[in-house]
Amino acid sequence: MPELPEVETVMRGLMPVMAGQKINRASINREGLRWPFPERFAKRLKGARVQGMQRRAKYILMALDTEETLLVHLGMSGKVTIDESGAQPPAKHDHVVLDMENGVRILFNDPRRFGALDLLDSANLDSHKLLKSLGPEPLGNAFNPEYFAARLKGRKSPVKTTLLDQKIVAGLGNIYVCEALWRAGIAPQSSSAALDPAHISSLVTHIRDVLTEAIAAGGSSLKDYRQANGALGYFQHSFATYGREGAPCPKPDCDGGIIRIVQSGRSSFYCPVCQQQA
DNA sequence: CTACCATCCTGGTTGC
DNA sequence: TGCAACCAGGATGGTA
Repeated sequence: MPELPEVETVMRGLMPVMAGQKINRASINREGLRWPFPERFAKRLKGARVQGMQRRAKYILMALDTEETLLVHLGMSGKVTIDESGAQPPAKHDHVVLDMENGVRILFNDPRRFGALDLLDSANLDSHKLLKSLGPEPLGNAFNPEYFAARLKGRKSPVKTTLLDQKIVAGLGNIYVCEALWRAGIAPQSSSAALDPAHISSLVTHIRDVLTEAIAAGGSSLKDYRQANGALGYFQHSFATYGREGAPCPKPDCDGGIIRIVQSGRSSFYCPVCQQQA
């Protein structure tokens, strides 16, 4: 579920209730998720104060006053719940529970367990295995047409696949790649190397725009995704292609319909009429 | 370096 | 209504 806009939204929800607060108690209800939790996980969290937090790609990084940083990755099915009452009993798949000094309880839930929690050395965040190979942030200045063109050059795989590669640009997932390609009018199976400069700068612009709009909407709620405060995101109502197989293309004056194809085992939704093959 | 594929899991939906 | 098959927002790690 969570791509960059959803992770950003969850982080923004956690910030006001966690920043500046000490972790009074950490309950670890299983050994790990995607990977085992770090050694003495609960002990290292207990008593630590959350100094601040930032998002990198699809990761939330919470800086603690112990020179360690708590990394949170929601994977496919991860959710975070803020319980203001502080007494909500952990439910099924609530694997980690943090009780903050302000009385708020934070519950990390992840049925499929593709998510991850880890503790990193705050002085060497970039050397962590999950962070060291990440490409630039799509909303930052380092992701620009020049950089993107250089990374597309000589790449034989389809542009859809390239955009999902976190080493090229970090934070996009299946949904927002489909949406950005539709906005840019580029077919997902276009060869990466075949994109011309106009395609490339259009794609950069539309990637930025769709992510920015989705963040403003609180992310997209598919299945039961919610913001950390329990509110539903509403960007899913703005999807042009994702999950809309058989529906008319929403582009004005386009008489095409959205179709679904499979690329590298993932669904791609697009309009074969207005999205040109480069 | 690039490309391809299996894999980690649960749960919701679809189809017989 | 039961049950099996299939599908899902991610990303690693192995192999070629």
